[in-house]
Order: sequence, then C-alpha cells, then structure tokens
Amino acid sequence: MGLVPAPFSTATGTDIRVRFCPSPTGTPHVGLIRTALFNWAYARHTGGKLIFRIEDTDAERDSEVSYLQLIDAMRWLNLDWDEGVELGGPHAPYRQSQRTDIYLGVIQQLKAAGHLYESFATAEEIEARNVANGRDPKQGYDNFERDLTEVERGAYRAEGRQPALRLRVPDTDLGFDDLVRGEITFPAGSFSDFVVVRPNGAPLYTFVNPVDDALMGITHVLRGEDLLSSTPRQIALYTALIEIGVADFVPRFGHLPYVLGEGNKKLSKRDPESNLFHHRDRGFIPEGLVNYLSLLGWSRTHDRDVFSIVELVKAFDVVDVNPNPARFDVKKAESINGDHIRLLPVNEFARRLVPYLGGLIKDDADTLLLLKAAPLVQERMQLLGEAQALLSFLFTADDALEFDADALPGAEGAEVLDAALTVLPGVEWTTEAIEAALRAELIEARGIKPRLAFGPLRTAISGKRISPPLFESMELLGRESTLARLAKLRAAL
RNA sequence: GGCCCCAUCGUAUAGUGGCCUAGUACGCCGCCCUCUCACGGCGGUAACACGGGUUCGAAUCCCGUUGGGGUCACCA
Repeated sequence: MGLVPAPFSTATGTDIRVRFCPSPTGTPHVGLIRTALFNWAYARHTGGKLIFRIEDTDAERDSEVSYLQLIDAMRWLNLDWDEGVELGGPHAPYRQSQRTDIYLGVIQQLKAAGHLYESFATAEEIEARNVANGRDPKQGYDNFERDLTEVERGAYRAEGRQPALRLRVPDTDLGFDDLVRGEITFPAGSFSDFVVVRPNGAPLYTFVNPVDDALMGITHVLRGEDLLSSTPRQIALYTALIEIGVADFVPRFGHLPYVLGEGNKKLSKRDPESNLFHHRDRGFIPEGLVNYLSLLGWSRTHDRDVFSIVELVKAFDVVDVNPNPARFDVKKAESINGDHIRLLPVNEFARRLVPYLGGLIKDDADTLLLLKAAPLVQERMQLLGEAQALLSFLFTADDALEFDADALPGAEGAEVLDAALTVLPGVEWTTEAIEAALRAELIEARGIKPRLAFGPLRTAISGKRISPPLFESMELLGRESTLARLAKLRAAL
C-alpha cells in the first residue's frame, strides 16, 4: 500500500517545540487544561519550548472574555510559556485572527502548486449526489470536482457561486507512530478531499492549525484523542506544505485520552465539574489540582501519587501516557488537594485562605488572628473553601454569634456551662491551663464524659457542632469573649 | 454504516512473558488515637471483559468476539 513518505520530526531534546492552542470559547475545561499541563510538562522535562497560540478563527463563537480566562487559568496554575500571546516571539502574532495575510499567502502557493482545487458543490448537492449514486450519504464528498475544467468552473461562477477550496489528498494509506498509541494507519480512501478555505476566503481550522504548527516549527503535537481521526488529513496537508517549501518536517503526534465525567460520557461543558474555575472557587490550590490532573492518564511511580510540580516535570514523558480514557474523580482530587494544603508552610496557607474567608479579614489584627488560627485548621481541610465555616466564629462579635440548631446541647448543657463559667474566670489564659481546669472540674470532679462535657462549650464559643480544637479556640478568642459566649448560650437554654 | 481508538478492583493506576495466590492511592467497611471534625496508624472489601491461539510459562504477544468511545462539517 505504501505510506506517504513523510519526514517526521526527529527532535528529542531542547529542540522540542510543543504548543497549546485552544479556541477561546466558553470557560476553560479541565480536559483542555490537562492537555495544556502535559504539553507544559513535556516542554519543561525536555528543555524544549512551549508555544501558546490562540485559535480564534470562528468569530461567531470566540470571545475576549474566554481568551482572558485562558490566560488566567494558565497563570493561576503557574504554567508558563516561552512564546505566544501576551509575550510575543519570533512567530508573532500568536492569535490566528491576526494572521489572515499569512494564510492567504500559503493558500496561493498551495493553489498554484495544484494541491488545492475549487469546489462549488453545496452540502445538499453532495448528499443528493450520494443518494443518486447509491452511495451511503454518510460517506461524504466523493472528490468529483477534482478535475473540473475551466469551462465548468466558469459556468458555476456565472451562476454567481463562489468556490470553497479543497485539499487533494493522496490516494494512499496514511500512517504515523502515535506517541501514546503506537503505529496507526488509515487505509487509503478512509477520508475524502476536505475543505480548507470557505467560499468567502476564510481558512478553516483544518488548514490553519497545521499551517501554524508548520510555520512555528512545532515538533510534537500533544492533543486530545478527539483529533486522532483528523491526523491523516493533517499529514496530507503537511506533505503538501513540505512540497512547496513551507514546512520541513511533520510533527510527531501524541493523542491524549479523554477526561470523562460520571458514567462513560465525556465531561461535558455543561457539567460544573468540567469548569476549571469551579474547582478554584471551591478552594483547590494549584499544587493540588495540577497533581491530580497529571494523574489523569499518567502516573509517576507505582506507590506514590502525591508529588510536587518539580517532581512531575522531572518524571514526565508523554510516551508513558496511558491511552485509555480517565474519569475525573472529585473525591480523589479533593484528597490530593488536602495533602497539598497540609504541605503548605503555615504562613502561606494563611495567606491563601484570605480570599476564601468572605471579607472576614479586615485589618492587621484579623490577619494576626488568622495566622494563629491557621495551624488549627490546616490539617482538617481538603478545600480552602471549607475555612469559612471553621473560622468565622473567631471574627464574629459575641452578640452576633448564632448557635446552629443541630449544635444545641442536651440536658447536661446547663450544668456544664455553669461549671465552666465558675472555673474559667480564675485560670491563667493559656490552652494548657484552660484544658486542665475544665477537665478537673467537668471530667474528674463531676464525672461527665468528655464528649458530653465539651460539646456544649464548643457550641457556645463557635455556634457549631464542628470546630477547631476547643481549648486553643478559647485561648484565641480571649477570656472576655469566651465568658460572654458561655453566658449567652446559658441564657438561651 | 465505513474508518480509527480503547479494555486490570467502584475510580485512577502499577504491571512490557516467569518477581502476580496481581501492588499502590482514592472511595467504602471495621478497629485504634481522640473534646467535635479532621489528620495519623492498623486491618478488610474489591479487578486482569470473553473465547481461541503462540509458549515450558500470558494480565503482559497474536487472532476473533463482545462492550465502550471517537470521527466521517464550508465548528474547533
């Protein structure tokens, strides 16, 4: 059958050039970001370059808001790039909407060399033609305009029709060695000549994507599995580009597995879990999310799945990526995030908490208090968003504190509160002294079970059934507030 | 439907012919620790889709079946 002899890239080290080239539509999807991450990690691992390009050739769907969100996402996750939007580089501009002239030039060359031909048929006509010929309408275009004569083209134009441009694809098998899947061959005839330029002259993704990859010297294309079927078409285009001198080689391809949601369906854009910022809003930290995302189709070792981004870069190789689709498991993601939260230096942890505290931190005193409280909650959280429920009592006025209904004490409440109110005024105000005094009075002297003794006190000071450790919390709150809150709950019983 | 991809515990994975009576992590269950919730510790549950080959030996190689997914756009 004979493959088209395509000279694939031989880059293996610092000459590697990968790219991230999203379309700015909608909010960043976790699958898209996983693709960005793998490209980034591969560039950093090999010492190569990451190019960040924007594919905004569809004015109908593209938006500036979406573009800004992509930048935001990359920066938030600390995925930096070497050339591209916001940064420039030798192949600028990096937004396809600004590269029209470049495409026009390539189109002219390709057309002059006979690789592109004019196609006047509409979708309806193509389908009618298939039906008439007893062909499966799903078979698509049958290349029937490949050899239209000048007279025939003139006739179409006389009707006022403008032609789309199609690439003449070679009539041979087309194959490549996929970095994650191995040898893949598409038999000749698996696909037909495809449109690369609209009748209005606007080039399509199928054209601009490989053309830019060629122009920008991309050596490795790591992208979603959904693009696997279009790879032979792109190789066909590459072959033509090489012939006219626009490209020197065909990149290596690596098709990354899908990121699935619940069940067996692709994580849809409508699903909140697919939205990167949804996870940020809930309190994922970049370290945790990057770690988890890297585990979707890849693993570092057989026995450790919590690691730093440095360790990721050191170990990452695209050939180790697993070809089967992965499900996004929120529970696992949260667990890993919790591990990374615990890995943060406590000052850093406190600093990152601030945006999740709903404006609770208003001055230096609040900041100081937060710093003292941070160690109490750092190991009890998986998401930064959990902080507010745990810590808000420290930043609430005594008379404004509300007691949750499910936290209200039972029969022993009054005795416990009265006893605490009696002992606490006289103790030294440290965690140790408070605990010693309360244990002596409630547990030892009165024989109350710890659980029952401390529950009402917890409710009194925090208003909740669940809180940071009790005695530490009292110390942070101060004697005055503590006593006021105990009295308030006592009065409410 | 044509073509292509995929197939290990519920989930993510380790495994590249013998180290596998299949390892790890999350989840789940139990116990310990314990002022709540967590963290931590200990133990448990649970998988090679099926059928043929090849081989002294297969989760690992080959073929087929089944199942899932993608793609066949003048979207990207």
